Amino acid sequence: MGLREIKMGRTRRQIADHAFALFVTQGFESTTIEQIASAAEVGTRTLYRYYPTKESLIVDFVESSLGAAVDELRKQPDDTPLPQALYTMIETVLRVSREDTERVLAVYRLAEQAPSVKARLAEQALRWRNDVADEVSRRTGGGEHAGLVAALTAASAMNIIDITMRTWVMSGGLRNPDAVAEQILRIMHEGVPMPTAPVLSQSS
Amino acid sequence: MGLREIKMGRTRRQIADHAFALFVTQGFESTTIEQIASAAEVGTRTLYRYYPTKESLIVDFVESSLGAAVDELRKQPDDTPLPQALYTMIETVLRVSREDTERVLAVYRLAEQAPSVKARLAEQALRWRNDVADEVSRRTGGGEHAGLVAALTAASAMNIIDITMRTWVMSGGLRNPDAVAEQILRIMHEGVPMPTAPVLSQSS
DNA sequence: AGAAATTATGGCAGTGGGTGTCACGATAGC
DNA sequence: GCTATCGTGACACCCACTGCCATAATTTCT
Repeated sequence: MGLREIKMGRTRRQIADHAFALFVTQGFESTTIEQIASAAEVGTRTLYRYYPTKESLIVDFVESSLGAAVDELRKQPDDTPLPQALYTMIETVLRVSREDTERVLAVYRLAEQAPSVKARLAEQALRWRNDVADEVSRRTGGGEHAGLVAALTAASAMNIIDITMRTWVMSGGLRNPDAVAEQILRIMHEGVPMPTAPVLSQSS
Repeated sequence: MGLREIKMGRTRRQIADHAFALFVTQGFESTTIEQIASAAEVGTRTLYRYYPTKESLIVDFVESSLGAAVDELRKQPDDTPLPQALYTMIETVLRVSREDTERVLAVYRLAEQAPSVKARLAEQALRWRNDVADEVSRRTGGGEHAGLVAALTAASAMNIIDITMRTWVMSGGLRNPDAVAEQILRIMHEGVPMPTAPVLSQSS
């Protein structure tokens, strides 16, 4: 199609790649935007047009590669049982992590050394959770307390992903993420200790 | 009980109060550190010694007032049933919100208009969740997959708090947080749709 | 109580992330 | 090819944040 789009796409990837390389070798905070810009052979002003903040150089990668998981959820036929649809989403995340191990691990390591990155990633996770909640809500329709149920369901799914990834990353990418996720599912189905209100423990 | 400590405490509160007032009236991003400093009658350099980042002016408030909830959890006798101990923690959060409604609502509103604040708050929530997981782990001791169970338990508790607060805030502080929390607990105990691996649905 | 050691303060200069503006040059549409 | 459009990058600028240092307040020691 447009030559313009192609070039812009190239530039965008150039910037992200050089940024990642510099971040990994020098650390996030001690790498300046100017360094990245000159490494990618663009002006700093141009760089900011592609990535509005320094953190977005990292966060956007997660956004694009893991955001695909939500799309996957949305793409499931409406009559797919919710649990299965959610599991498909989880599988998508795990697949991406398997295919792009280096980067995913790098992201976690960078987050560990740069508070602002960690913060942005955390916020992104919340946004993502809300998207999932909306989709769950759309699928289940509006029953009583539909909003709360959807929110809880989405939160559970996100917990699985989050804990799986964390466990996987802490093992340095050695443990099999699928096995971890399955383990977690098993635990959840067996029942996890949950907070109980005194008033509830009586009535039930 | 040095005079020094007293004065510093006063200064600290002065700064936070003026910062909050300015944030609420002018918005977070359009309020400069200099404005806050001169309003609190301190040098900007001094302000930075009390609050290392602009966001911390807000986040520290949440940290101190809601961090008390984790302390509350830690303070529970070791033989307290875990679900009950966790519920006590939740109650503490709700109590603080009830006592300091204005500020809590202001924090949420500020987070809505300032991405960096939202991000820092999200990260803080994650740190907090890890603290809870550690405490849960300490209480339950190390069984099989103890880490995963603790992580899931802590995450569940955090979900309850998070969703309760969100629902409460979205109602403008009108709905009774305790009632919301109870509703959520009821839903959780009745069972929430959870992701299921195909392999699991067969074996169990 | 007074001198000496300690420590909070705030000013100044400087780094770096991020934005508005604008002239230039490349692409797209005719 | 000619013109409208749009990406580019340079410049000036704002502001969050830091290192450094002289000063002033507090604490401690005698």
